[in-house]
Amino acid sequence: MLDKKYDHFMVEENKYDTWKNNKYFKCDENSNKEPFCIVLPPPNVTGVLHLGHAWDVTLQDIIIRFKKMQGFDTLWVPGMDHAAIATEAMVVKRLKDKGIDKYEYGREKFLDACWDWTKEHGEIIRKQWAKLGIALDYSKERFTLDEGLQEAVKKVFVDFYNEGLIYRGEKIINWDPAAQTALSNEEVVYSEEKSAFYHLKYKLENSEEYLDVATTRPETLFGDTAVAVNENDERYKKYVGKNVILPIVNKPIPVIIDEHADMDKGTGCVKITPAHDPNDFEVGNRHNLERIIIMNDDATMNENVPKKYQGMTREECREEVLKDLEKEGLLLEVEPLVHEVGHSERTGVMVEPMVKKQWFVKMRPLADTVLETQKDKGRKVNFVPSRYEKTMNHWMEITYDWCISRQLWWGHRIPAWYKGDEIYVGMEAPKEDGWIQDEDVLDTWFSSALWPFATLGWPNNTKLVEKYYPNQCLVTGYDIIPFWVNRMTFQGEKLLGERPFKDCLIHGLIRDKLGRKFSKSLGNGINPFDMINEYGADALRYYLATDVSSGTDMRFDEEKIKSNWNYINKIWNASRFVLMNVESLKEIDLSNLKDIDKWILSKYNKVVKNVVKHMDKYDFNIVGSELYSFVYDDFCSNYIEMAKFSLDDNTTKSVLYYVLTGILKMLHPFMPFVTEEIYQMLPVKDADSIMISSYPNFNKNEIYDDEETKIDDQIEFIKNFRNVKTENNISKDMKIRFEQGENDLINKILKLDDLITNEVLDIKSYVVMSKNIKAVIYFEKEETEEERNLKLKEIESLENSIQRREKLLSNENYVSKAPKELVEKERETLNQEREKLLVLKK
RNA sequence: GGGCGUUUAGCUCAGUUGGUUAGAGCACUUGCCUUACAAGCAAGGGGUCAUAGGUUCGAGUCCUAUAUCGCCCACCA
Repeated sequence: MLDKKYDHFMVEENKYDTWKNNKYFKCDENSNKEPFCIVLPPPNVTGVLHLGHAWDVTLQDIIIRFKKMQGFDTLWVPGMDHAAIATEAMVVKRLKDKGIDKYEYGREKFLDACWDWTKEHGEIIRKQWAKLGIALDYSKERFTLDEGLQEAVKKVFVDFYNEGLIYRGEKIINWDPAAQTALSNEEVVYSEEKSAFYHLKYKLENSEEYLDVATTRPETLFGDTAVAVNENDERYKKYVGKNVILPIVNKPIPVIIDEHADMDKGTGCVKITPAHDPNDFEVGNRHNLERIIIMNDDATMNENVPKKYQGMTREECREEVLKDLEKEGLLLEVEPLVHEVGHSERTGVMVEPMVKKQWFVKMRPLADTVLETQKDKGRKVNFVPSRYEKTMNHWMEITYDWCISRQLWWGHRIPAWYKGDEIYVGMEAPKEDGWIQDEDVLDTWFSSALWPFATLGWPNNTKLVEKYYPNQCLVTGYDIIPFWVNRMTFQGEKLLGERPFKDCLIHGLIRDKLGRKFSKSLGNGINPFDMINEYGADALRYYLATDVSSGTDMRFDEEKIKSNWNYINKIWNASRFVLMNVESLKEIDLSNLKDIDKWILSKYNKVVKNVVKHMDKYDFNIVGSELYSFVYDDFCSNYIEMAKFSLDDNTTKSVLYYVLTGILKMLHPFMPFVTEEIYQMLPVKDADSIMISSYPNFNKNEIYDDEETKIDDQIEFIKNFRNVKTENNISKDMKIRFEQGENDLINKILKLDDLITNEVLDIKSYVVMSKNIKAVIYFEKEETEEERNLKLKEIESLENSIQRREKLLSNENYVSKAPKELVEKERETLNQEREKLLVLKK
């Protein structure tokens, strides 16, 4: 017997271990069952899981559990990401707190510290997965830096290198002066900053004339090697080919023509700093300009600037340069300006564009393949919702070469060795002496891009790859599309000739109650495990899965989790009622169905049909509300209440059991713990665990439209009766006379048996009716003004409604074009309303 | 500058391919300790679906503008 109250602590205790120990999470790789594979987006080992993770994994768990119950061979591959730059930053800090410097510590010891960190946090994350109840196949767990991934990464690097898809080159890259590493474009976030447009006076050589050069970064003037103007700019035509004098350093630099100079922007002349600006870098290439790097790796000024400025930070240098320019009368104007400035996603410091020798992936051919396959319905990644397809396609259209080398230690070390000017790229170090391996590691996303197949054993063991690739589905947030989804897609296409996953389910971000992002600085973080303690994982999961439609952001609302707890408590108690009554049930007997049994079975089967349909479309919020109203309204409020009058009937018991079991199964993917708890109490079960039981199927033989309509009508009558009674303050001292449709069930539910009369009484009366049932309530009490007005109001609205309907039905266009059923329904309603009006007026 | 999305009840959100009187939870009002559940039950109030046009017999839903808030992308000096 279940307790009176749902206790999530008790319910969720030990279940996860039982499932795991019984190997329910494991895939069935040798079976002939149709495969259904999802790879978990590996969380960073930097920390603990947050609400966003909880959301992400809940969605996946729902899919996996649903598919498993439907008979698929499900595989959900867990794993974690070494998160090169993020983890390295954490470990550096941890060592620093102990007074240890990374470089003094040395590469090997540092990596050991990283592995320690990984083990520690990996353990925390696994415990959190267990709390959430997610059905991961731990026998397949991987790490983005484990041996297998290292093999895969090396192979891809070497093959791409040999094919010319990976190259080493001196290009301008985004430099993070805090982490002191190169970044990819995706790792740069732009934010608005108040700054200024400084107009500088670049005097022409041997002349009193000057050019007004506007810049936002005066401190980079030391790296200027030209001033560019547009070919069509009449203002400056005469200066082209002459020199201007670079302020402060007093060095002549040429005035050149370049398309980059926009006549309408600024003053039309732009200073060219090829080593510190991506555009200027291109200009420099076109005109063979010298690249003068003026900063050290920490973004302090280096030896290429006048002594006075050496060692200053970028910011200090700017101040100083401006002061000096002003002194010399070379600062013409300071125009306030708000513009977007790039910052490192990880460290938050301003990114410095710098010319550096780095490794790159040539993107064009890889991206083009994706654009090609995305045109083919049968071969493309199907995004849900579909609008996110554009996010990927657009990225593929505009992407340029991916800088993959990072000046870090924690990560996949680049398999390239140098000896003087020679480069060797290979799986193993060259045998001869004198080769030195590249110090750098790869962008962490380089390895995670291989996740959907490298986790399955690619490139060595291909048995699992054959069965589970492409994956059926991938679930992630829209913010990860550029970093990860896109890269998995081009790598999958390139390396295996096929999309990595058929569907890509996208969810949004979780925000706080006020719509703000969760952040440490705001201190508005919510720990999902606090929520689990408070309300249970089932309530949290149900909330996360059903609160918003896919692809949209969610505002966190604890009240909703609380109300989901109440919902679960309702399910708990409904189950309690059923279990109290079906204990003795040995055989399910659905042969002597009464009307109400047919009614609930019919409703139930329609729900099953809808639920399956929407589960397949990942429309979990629709499934949620479908089940919610079925459980609450149809099953609890109506069927159970009606069943109470025939509880000794074996058929009633059977139906109670049958429908409850189906409800539990459909709810199981959403709330695995409580449904398992109740399932285990059932007198008859089709499996040892609800997890491996079979999902309900739609049965068209259990659709009883006539009985359904009939009982629906009775329910409507009951509702109307209660309404009239409360609205009119009718006490128990009343009589009721049925004019049509008197019904035993109605009498019992409304407790009418002693009140029914056949007489027409000469006291105050009120009419209650539904489609096929009509009754008059008689009661003694003076009619108040208020009640009379109420009645008049009702008559009025009824008349309006009749008028509206009459108009509608006299519209020939409507009658001829609208579906016949609809028109028929309108006619029926109209008749009913007319009849009701008649009685009311009496 | 380009693209995408939001706008529906006091709050948070649903609303499939257009179908007539727009839903849920919470909050609110009223009445109930009815033996599955008072963290409950029953009944109810509350929305001219951002605005203006248009298509249609019929628009929250489709089209065109506008406004709003937000997101993404873009090398803009």
